[in-house]
Amino acid sequence: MNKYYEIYEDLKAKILNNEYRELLPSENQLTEIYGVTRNTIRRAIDLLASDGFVVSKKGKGVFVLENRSVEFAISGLESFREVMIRTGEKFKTDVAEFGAMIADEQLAKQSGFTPGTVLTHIKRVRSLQNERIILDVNYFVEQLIPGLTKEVAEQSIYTFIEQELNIEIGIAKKSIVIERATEMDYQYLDMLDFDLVVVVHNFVYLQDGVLFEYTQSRHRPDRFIFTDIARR
Amino acid sequence: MNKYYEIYEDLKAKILNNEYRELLPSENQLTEIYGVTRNTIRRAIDLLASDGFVVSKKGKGVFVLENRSVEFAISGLESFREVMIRTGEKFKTDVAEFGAMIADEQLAKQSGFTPGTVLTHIKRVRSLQNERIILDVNYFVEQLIPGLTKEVAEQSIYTFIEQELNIEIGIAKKSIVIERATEMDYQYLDMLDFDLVVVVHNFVYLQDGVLFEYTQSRHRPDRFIFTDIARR
DNA sequence: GAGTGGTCTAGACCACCGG
DNA sequence: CGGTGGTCTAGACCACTCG
Repeated sequence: MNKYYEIYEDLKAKILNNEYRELLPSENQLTEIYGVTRNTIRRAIDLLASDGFVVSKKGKGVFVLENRSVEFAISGLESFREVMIRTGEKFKTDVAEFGAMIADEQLAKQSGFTPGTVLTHIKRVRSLQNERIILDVNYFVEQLIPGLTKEVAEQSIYTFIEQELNIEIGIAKKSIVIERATEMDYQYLDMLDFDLVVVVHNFVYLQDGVLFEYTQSRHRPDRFIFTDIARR
Repeated sequence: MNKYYEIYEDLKAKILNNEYRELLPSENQLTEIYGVTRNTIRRAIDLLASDGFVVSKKGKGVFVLENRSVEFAISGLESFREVMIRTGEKFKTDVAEFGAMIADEQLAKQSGFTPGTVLTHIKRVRSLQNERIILDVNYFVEQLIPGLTKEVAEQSIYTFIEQELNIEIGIAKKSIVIERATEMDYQYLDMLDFDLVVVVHNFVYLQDGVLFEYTQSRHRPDRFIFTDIARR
């Protein structure tokens, strides 16, 4: 593994272990401790900072943040759905719909796909403790992600894409908005008395910059959480 | 200004101007174009990547993303409130409450402040086109942010902190959840027929790692949007 | 003035990609 | 194989902080 990543993990462990409290050792001291150059140390510290563990201040040092609450410590930016999928927390997935379709004008406008693109369209219901709380509506470009099956959709599509197809994901753009619940939401989710859903729009790009997935994650409002850490 | 930042802005302009489409020039070519080292070029490209403009692929090059929608292109991570404040878009701010208070057990638990901390407590209503759509509930540590007044709160508290007090902000942790509207929400916001609010919890730290602000931004659901770009 | 983090240079080796 | 981006080194100068 990379040196800077190993150092990052080591520093993170020491911080969580309260070995480093107020201040980290200076970058120069750390170069001696780990036997690497300052650049490598700085990359490790950058990772810590983007995780919200530390903040650097010119002329003073690298400060360890107080009150590192657990939820935030876990990761930089995740929706409830992603946390659940990552931790595999008693999550039940039902594939409600699976098939091919062609992007029409409206979907093209919403997703950014070119009209006429052949898509694999999937609807999946995520349940937690027998409550259906998230509806994932996926659109994958068939040409870019071939071989998708209902069986794959029941497991992890991303494992399939990355492990089986050996395709690497570039970046994902998200937007979060609140929408009135639709017929579809009432049909697939246990909405209780809610009439709104939290919709996370996901636009996912391959490493060569091509949009290959557009997904709506539709959450029941009470089971939604999204966390983030922003650096100045 | 920094070299890497200037190069970042230049490259961004060229991308938006369609001078670079599929691929950027290679990093080695860019070093010659700008007369800097590869490290500096790479820092500029890193910024472009975290803005969601490009994705790098080993052995191939730096790809420009297709479908760069406007909202995303503006910035990495912003809530509606922040966009409005940044653009100054016909935003009216009313200070509904202003005063000192002491953190009790419950607030301490929620915010992370030590119980007994003296706080400046502010409630502000943000209106757009005569609709009251956001309620900001602020708690600032009085000792760290002294001299706050109602007049400051009517303008920009952050301008005051950064310009007048010359204090630098470190990082901010946010979480977004949906809550039932409270009496307070109905009192201060034009809720129409909504009974839920989007609550953005903000924990803001100084550069020395000390928590100095806890704020709830309570949004009417239909006027909330949050965007983000995540790199793999 | 000594120590800190922020920027930048010049150069090296590597893994990956394509012809 | 040559070209690409990813990592890392060794060293320099700067702005900032604090005694």
